[in-house]
Amino acid sequence: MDYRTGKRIVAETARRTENRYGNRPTMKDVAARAGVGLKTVSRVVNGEPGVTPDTERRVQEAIDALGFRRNDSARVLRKGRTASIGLVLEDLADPFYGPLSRAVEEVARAHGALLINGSSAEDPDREQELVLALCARRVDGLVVIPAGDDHRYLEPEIKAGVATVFVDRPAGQIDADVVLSDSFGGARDGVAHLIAHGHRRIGFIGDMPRIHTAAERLRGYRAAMADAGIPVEDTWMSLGVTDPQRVRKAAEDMLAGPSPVTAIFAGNNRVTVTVVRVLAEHSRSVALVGFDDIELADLLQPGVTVVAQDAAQLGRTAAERLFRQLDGTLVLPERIELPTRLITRGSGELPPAD
Amino acid sequence: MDYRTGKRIVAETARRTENRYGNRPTMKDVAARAGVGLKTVSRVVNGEPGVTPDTERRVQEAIDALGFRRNDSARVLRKGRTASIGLVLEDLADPFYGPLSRAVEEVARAHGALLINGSSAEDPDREQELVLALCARRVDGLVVIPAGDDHRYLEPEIKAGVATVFVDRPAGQIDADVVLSDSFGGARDGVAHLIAHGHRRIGFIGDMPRIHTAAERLRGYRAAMADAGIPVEDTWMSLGVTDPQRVRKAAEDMLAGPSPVTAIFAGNNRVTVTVVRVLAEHSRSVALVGFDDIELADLLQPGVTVVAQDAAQLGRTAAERLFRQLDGTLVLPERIELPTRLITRGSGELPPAD
DNA sequence: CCCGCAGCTGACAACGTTGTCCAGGCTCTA
DNA sequence: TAGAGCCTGGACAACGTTGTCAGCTGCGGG
Repeated sequence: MDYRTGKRIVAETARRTENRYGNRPTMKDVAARAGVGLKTVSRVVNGEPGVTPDTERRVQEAIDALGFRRNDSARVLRKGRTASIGLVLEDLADPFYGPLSRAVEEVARAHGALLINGSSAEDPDREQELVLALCARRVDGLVVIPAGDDHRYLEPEIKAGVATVFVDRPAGQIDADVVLSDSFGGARDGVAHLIAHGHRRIGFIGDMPRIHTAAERLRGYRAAMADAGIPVEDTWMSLGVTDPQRVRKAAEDMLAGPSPVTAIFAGNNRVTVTVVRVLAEHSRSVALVGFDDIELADLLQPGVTVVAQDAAQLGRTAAERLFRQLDGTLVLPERIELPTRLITRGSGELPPAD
Repeated sequence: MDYRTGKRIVAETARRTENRYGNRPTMKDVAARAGVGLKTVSRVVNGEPGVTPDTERRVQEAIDALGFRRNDSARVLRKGRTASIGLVLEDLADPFYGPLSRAVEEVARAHGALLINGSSAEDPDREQELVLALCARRVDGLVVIPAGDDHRYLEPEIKAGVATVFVDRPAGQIDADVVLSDSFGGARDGVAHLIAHGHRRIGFIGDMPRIHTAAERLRGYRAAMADAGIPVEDTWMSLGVTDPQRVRKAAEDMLAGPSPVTAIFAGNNRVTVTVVRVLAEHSRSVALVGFDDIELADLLQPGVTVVAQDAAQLGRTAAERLFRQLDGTLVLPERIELPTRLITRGSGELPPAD
């Protein structure tokens, strides 16, 4: 069975149809074996009161003998809540999302919920497909790191009671809870830091501006430059490049042109890593500040100065808000912005080498 | 509702009981609105044949108007398969597991299944709790990175038809599919590499030997030393330390004693990172080979030589085996061992500095 | 003109669980 | 000892969906 089409997958049909759940025992089976009623088994399984120790023992023996395990699918159907939440992010393999995901999981666990997650791979259609699949599973809530910029498709779901919190980027076209890092302020401070160290020709390499964080960081870059009265040249900016090869090319171009940059601001962790590589091969010393912290940044020569955001805190905050929505403690959607932190390690403090 | 106790969480009861699923429309509602039978709606929703275009249009309109979305919980109950698989690992935030998890997800997606995951935090009880919760949800299959060493609790589940594959470490006490990296061979080669570069006093820092990979790597270390006819001194080995502070202490002790080591073999990515930090502060040059690749290892001075394992490949292999179990293509449990790869970058080629 | 057939459609049971409600037996008190 | 009240246990419906099957319509052919 495919969660998208609803069609069965051919190969599995043959083996499985005659063997539903591998013929798992049900409460009925347990009841028959223990010689009690169905509901009595239910009571024992759920630790409800009103069962004599003797009866309970008989039921428990039957449960153990048959290897019975309650079917939570049926339970969910009956009770209405699934005790699970969905997390849709861009890519679990990205070191930024690991801690975020784990933080969400911990909060979910504290509330007795399981976590279902999916990677959108930065594809809006895939995001929607995943989100709707999770809604069809009737997750109690959703934590979404948006790939797309139009989330009206979620309106009926939210209206129907699916708690929803967006993280890292705001929702598009709908009013919903959102937890962000202060990308604008962080980038502005990072670039201002470079300016304070004497740089005027500063390059910016970031992701596609349709991604909110990328746009905000670009805005921060422009704001810092404007504040310092430095006109920005087009050749200093590279937008929408994200794969290593193109980042490399972009960086090399900035360092080569007629007015080469003396410093680079890297818009996210992946860009930073590639730029570090390029600079390591470069003869002239070039300053660097990156958005997002990266592991081992302190051990490089020079250490990499970064604008750090706390991924775990983002996840934790979002998940806590989600459960407060579910509690009914929360009513109005809100936008929460977490501060970033500039960590100086050397690369951002290099003077311009003209 | 708590997936462990089955008890409702008090705070949510009040708000939710009168508002099941937020009163989502059901097929019955759609049928009423479209003026057709229940089953006809089901047919339209599932794209089954035998519906006039006109009827289909009416139903579709009703669906859109009501914002209906099929309840997959009910569907699952009826059909028997959930189109979801569970992944239990140690810690999603660990950079080793991100790519692994993502790889499992991609394979699941290709088979139309969703991924539910949980972190055991290296706690056997928590692993069992998670696994059984997933079984109660009737996941079709499980990919487990074991924390415990006794998995007999899974026997009834496997017998009942839950496909199961263990990754990174073998299952305990039961016969099941397992996909591993060649920890023994990798560690032996890594240590032999150090020996080949003239080292004789080589330290080993690894995790608790009750963790299979840690034990295997230790065995590899001992084998390489034995092959070279080098007797190992107890002070050269540090087992069961994993938090940075204690790794630091262990490394410093090895470098300080009466017969200080001239090289260190680090048993996993986290140990490697800490050892790199210690060595960076150390006056004498000390060689290092680490198990697991780490990002930016090539940019450090010197680059860090590692025994790399392919986390994504581990996940992919395991997931593919899982679905082959589900297809019925697979019958007998097997143990698959993936090779490791020595990547020389400098730190492992340093000569001994006595 | 009637029969058969095909194509649509819907009534109904079933999936495994939980909530409601009632029956029967027990204890305790007046 | 009768009546009230409590404790235990079970019958039954319901959750929302899908599979089965039977009924209905309209059409073509005998």
